[in-house]
Amino acid sequence: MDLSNLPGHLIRKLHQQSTSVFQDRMKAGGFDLTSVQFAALNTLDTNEGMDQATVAQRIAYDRATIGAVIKRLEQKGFVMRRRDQADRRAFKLELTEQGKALLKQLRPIVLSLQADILPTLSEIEQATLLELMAKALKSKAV
Amino acid sequence: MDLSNLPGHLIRKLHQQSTSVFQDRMKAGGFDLTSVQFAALNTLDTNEGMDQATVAQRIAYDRATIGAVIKRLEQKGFVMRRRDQADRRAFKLELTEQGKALLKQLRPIVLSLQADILPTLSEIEQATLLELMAKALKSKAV
DNA sequence: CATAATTAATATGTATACTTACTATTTATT
DNA sequence: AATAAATAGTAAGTATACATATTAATTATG
Repeated sequence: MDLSNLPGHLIRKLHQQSTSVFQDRMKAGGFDLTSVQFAALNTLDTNEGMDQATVAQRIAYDRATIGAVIKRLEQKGFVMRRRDQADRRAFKLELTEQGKALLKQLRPIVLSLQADILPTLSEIEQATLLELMAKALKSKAV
Repeated sequence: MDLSNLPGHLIRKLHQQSTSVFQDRMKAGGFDLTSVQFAALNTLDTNEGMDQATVAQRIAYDRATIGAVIKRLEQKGFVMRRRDQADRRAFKLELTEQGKALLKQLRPIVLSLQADILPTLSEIEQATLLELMAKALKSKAV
């Protein structure tokens, strides 16, 4: 049984290629940030005061993972956590000035590296792939 | 900046969906095995006496990760490790009878769950997606 | 043949990724 | 208002996933 042509295997390898390109480009730019950390930062930028659970839901992760990610972003000085006075279970998250400045630098890099994730595909092929992936992610009708 | 339509994000979510389907199906069948563990087992079945580094290379993982995976498969009683007498740094890996029996049970399940990874795509769309993913994985020409 | 370079596996450390359980708090229900 | 249900975050545990370094053994090279 050859797994190499099955969806599961191809998807995993593509994911591997994707994160590898991301890490390489970050490193090349002198930044030390994972794709998850970037996604969290980016979500917070347009949504000041969002809590961790909402960030997790927005970028499709579980609460525990995002809790750890936010913790590291706080340690790096990119995010601030304040207890929500209206709901004292939650934190209101904010980017620090440093976090905002970082994001401004990262965005063009992240946009430009997307093409390198699929370097062997033509523009049309890339568009088709993205379209099919988006469709594949839609939940199956009951 | 909306990440949700970028390749990196779509690929990650698809990977998430893929592993989730795999885990659900395994659990439903009463099995306790990850997709990585299955991939390792499957590689060993057709290649008795392979060593860890070769398994890692075949399924595109690093040696450290596969070392841990094999260790767990050994603890579960599915794999045996024997020192290679010709190269005493390496282990020769073999499936146990239990491992072979397990694989025989798992294969039809793994084959059938592949379709559920992409449930909203037509046959043609699935084929196109697989083709494009395979092409995207080919290394870029220098 | 001695030494350098390479290689298999492990060790260590970091970062996801998810499950289950727990605490604290809030909201819904009686 | 008392209680039940739900929710935010953390803790603990398991399993990838990979980089770097180390050890032991093998192969290549001068």
